Amino acid sequence: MYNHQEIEKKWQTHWKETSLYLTKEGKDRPKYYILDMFPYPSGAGLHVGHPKGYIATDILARMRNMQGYNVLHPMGFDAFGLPAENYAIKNKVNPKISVAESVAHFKSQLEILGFSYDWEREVNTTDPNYYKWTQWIFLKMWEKGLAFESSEPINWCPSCKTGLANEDLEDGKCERCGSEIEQKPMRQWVLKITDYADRLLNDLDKLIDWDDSIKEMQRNWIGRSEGTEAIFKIADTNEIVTVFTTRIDTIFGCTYLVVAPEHELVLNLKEKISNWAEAEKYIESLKNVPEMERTSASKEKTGVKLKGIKAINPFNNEEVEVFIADYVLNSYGTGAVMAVPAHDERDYEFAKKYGLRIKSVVSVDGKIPFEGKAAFTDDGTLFHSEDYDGLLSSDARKKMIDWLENNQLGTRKINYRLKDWVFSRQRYWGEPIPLVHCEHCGVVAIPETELPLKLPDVESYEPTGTGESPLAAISEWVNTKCPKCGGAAKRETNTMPQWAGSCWYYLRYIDPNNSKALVDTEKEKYWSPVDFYVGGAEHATRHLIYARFWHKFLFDIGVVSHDEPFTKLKNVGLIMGEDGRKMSKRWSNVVNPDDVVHKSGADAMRVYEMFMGPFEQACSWNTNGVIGARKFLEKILLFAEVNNYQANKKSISLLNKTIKKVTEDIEAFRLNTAVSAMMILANDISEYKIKESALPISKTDFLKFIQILAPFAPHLAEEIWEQSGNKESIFLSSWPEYDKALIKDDTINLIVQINGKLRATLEVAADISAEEAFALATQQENVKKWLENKEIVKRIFVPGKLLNIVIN
RNA sequence: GCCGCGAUGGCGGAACUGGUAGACGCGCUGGACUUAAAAUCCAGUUGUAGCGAUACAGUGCGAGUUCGAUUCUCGCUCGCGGCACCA
Repeated sequence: MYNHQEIEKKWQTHWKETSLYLTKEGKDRPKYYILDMFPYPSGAGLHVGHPKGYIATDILARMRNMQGYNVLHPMGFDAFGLPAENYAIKNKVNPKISVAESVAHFKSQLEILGFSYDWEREVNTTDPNYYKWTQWIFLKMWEKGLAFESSEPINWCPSCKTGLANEDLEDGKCERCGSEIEQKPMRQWVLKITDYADRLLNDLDKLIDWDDSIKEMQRNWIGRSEGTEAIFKIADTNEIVTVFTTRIDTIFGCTYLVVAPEHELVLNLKEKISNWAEAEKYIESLKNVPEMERTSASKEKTGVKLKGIKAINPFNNEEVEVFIADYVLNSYGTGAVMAVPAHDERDYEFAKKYGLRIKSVVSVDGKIPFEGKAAFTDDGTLFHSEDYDGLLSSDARKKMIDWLENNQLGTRKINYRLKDWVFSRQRYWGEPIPLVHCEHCGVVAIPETELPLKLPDVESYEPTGTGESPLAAISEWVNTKCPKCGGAAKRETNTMPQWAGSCWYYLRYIDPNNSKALVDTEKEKYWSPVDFYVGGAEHATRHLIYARFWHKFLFDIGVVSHDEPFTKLKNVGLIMGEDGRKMSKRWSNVVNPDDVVHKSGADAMRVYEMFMGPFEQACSWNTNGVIGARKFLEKILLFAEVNNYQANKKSISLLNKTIKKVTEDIEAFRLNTAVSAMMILANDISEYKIKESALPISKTDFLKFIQILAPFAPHLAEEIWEQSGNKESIFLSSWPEYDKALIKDDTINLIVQINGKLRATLEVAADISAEEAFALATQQENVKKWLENKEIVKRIFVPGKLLNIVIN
């Protein structure tokens, strides 16, 4: 009988004792770096969805190993950040302790699933020896001017009591706790990711082995927009205002200007604005409106005319009115737009509401679509545009930009939706930012030799909510000496966000104990880049953008040898609850892998999770499905007890086809069809076994089957391998090759169609000719019947496949 | 609104570069074994008609291309995901 508990325990112990999974670095083998997104250990532990990706990568890693690669397949823990810290606060334990417990729990859960990780390379982002280098990278960025202090208003979560980056929001709410986000001006550290926007976008084209969905999400997130900046003078002043537009061709239709209420121009013109009181009141009223609400497209636009202010259109010198309005954002483009109500929906809506002039300048076939009803926003032919009349929009744009540039009144401009990365958190549980503030020298870096700057122990690690991190309360830590002048200085008390540590962890696995450099150059050159990276889609616009950004920076300063970190990327689809909803305590539909492993075994769970459906697709858990996988394994174990072999050609052929298919499917991550192919083979063997009490393939061939099963069900395969007299682990054996001669069929089922409808199938020699096939087919009763009194118009013969007879 | 992805039995899903639709698994029905149940094994399982051979219909809907369409083209519907007053 299949005693999975005994078998799995036996082999897990054995593998550990023999250090089977230590990374090999033999010179004669090619390398393959296969990586999972490491988890942040929460107190709740794993549910069955988490290991899905790990199982798949484990299968690929095991096959690559058997194929003779040096495989790097590590695992670690991303333990800084809000999830760990909030859990610690809630349960009133020091995060240091709770994180250690969570890590141990996660590890034990992973261990019983039989993964082939090299645990000697384990990485933990909260280890000072690790975050030393996270801090080092930050200092390098600071040196290059990519990290800077800013006091712009940022997203503030009132519940987590910290500032957040744009990437940390979901529908305008805190991604961690769901609280409504406020805008709060505060001093913070920001990383200039926008400097890399164009490279982050353009290089996506190089990543041909990434899922398109992820690339698309990143493109949307970066949000490139090509347009023009044009300068409007403010009449009777020395002020100018620059607007950004993608439709410079419509500038003759500009009937007013809108600037964001926070725009500096507004304060500069304060004296000239005759209704300043009204404007000021409006600006004040917007301050209390959350960003989310203010930028909601469904909300009616509001605004106030700046009386006494006129802007001059650079093309026709026409004077137009200037508004402040909530629908223009100070943080995008120039914070000012030229309003063309005839050709922009937002401007149209605003103009209608406030009774402003609407002037059309683009037509199609001499007509203005939707005139008087809506804005016409497509390209067309220009009119009422002086020298540009009759030009197509696209041509007009080119000519107008040329004119602006020649007259120094504007320029071509690309804007990105991506914002700089707000990099500081007012929380305890993160990497300290290794800078000090000196009264004389300003901001000064801690010397490299003093890294890591360790996170001090603290009595109260709860967030203060004052805009200061809990670190600010430890005066003996805060008060220090300036490394430059030796005078009194204060340490930076903000910490890094949770995404910092995961930006470069894949490099640490390559060289996990290096204390002299981030990574050894030779080792980096050997293992980089990551060949295959697997994780959840929720990281598309967070971790995966940040890591690409840091990697490109490390490339620029010569630390790494490639400008992209991950060659191939696949998304793992979620496993939903049995009820079709997302697994959550709230719905009490969470399935614990420990229970499944205990009841049916790790191997059955591994096989089932791969079999459920396409890897990238979300899928509902089905308890009976695990039982199906288990039955398949039981069947195979029964084969191992048979000592009688009567090799037959059909089964040998099927075995070879299965080896081919499983190999190719693992490579392409079609793991569901790989399992199904093995089930088909097992069914074939089983049928024969029941009839003849023998296996239809030789013992050697049967063991080949066990070898291709091994990555999926490592414990059972290892057990059968040993029982068959092998002394060395199955994972030290070579991956079986299929025999090309044996997968060719002598006979085929020829499909006979009449007018494309199936009328007969004939078992014939695979190399049958068109003539022979036709002769044979027309002898069939069911074919004759259909051909009676009909004229044959055409015969279509696909060798080895089908014959289609076309009749009238 | 824009962009991307998807829709196949009772369910999860399979189908190579256009060539037998429904592999494999779950479930269900009937049978064997059993005092009985569970487990196991055998047979069946897209729908309609027929004892049957077989025929017709059938891959979200409507057209089209083709000897032949789940697959390609055009137009929709619905679902999922991303972005969104981004000028």
